Amino acid sequence: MSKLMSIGVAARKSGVSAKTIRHYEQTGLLPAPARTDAGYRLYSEQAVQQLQFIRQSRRLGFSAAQIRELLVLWHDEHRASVQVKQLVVTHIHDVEQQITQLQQMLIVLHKMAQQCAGDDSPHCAILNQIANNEA
Amino acid sequence: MSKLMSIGVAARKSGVSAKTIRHYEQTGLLPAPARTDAGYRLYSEQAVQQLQFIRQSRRLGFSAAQIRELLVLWHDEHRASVQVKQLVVTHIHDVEQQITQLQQMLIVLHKMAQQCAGDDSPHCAILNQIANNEA
DNA sequence: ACTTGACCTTACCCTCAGGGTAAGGTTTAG
DNA sequence: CTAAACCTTACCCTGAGGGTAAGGTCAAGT
Repeated sequence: MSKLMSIGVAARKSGVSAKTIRHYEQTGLLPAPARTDAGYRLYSEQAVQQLQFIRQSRRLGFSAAQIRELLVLWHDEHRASVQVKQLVVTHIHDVEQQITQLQQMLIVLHKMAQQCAGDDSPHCAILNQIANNEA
Repeated sequence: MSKLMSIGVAARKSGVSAKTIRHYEQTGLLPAPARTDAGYRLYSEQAVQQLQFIRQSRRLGFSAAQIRELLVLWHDEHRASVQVKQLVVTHIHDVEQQITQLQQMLIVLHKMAQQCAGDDSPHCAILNQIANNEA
């Protein structure tokens, strides 16, 4: 006796916009739901939970491809938790690399800002350093 | 007597791919160059320097829109260095925020990974936490 | 003179994770 | 009966380019 709901209600319950729900359906993150005679999508509570799962995964920075893998494992009774963990560890590594890159940018940006007077004179150490490819 | 060069040579000298040079021309980061009778683009040394400027700016994480502003200031004899510095300071702030977001992701990801046995059992703390929207 | 290979041109579609809008059908409340 | 709120598909947009196709040009070697 699962209650079915329209895409708008599923959107409110899951925190995922209706537009994005349709997008997930098209890209295979969410199975195509039942429809009313008029063609309206009808979602189950289960579908809403999957949407919440996807949303939380997105918040954690997983890509759609990674989420597809996570969903397969989530639905697989015979998964090994090491498979899940490996996915997460890989993602952690990716995020750490992104952070490192941004931090390296920051170092240079801070140095440049420090050397710029920041007054109304046209002389600017920042522009000179960018132009001369320094740092 | 400025020597002019083809897009391939300009690409090698600037470190920016020919494809990307054309893209920069289309999006207004680089002025349209002279052409040979056959329609081949001809770049000056100055254009190569502007490409290097753009490349270095991209490395520092500036967006195309920000680079457009930097280029205007670079070419403006009457700029005030505070204008440049303000751009950089704003960008520094953006990058710091990105780092903070990634670090917050990392905290959760590390916690989750820690609580997952990572063996061949199907029980997985990671999947449970994502599904229950914890953290 | 001819051919081969390297180079150049424009034009089109692809990425990623959706957002915006249009044009039109459905349903519910007054 | 109508107006609001909801739903549908289809199309274009984002940023910063990459990939590929189909075709024109140029220089070197034969």
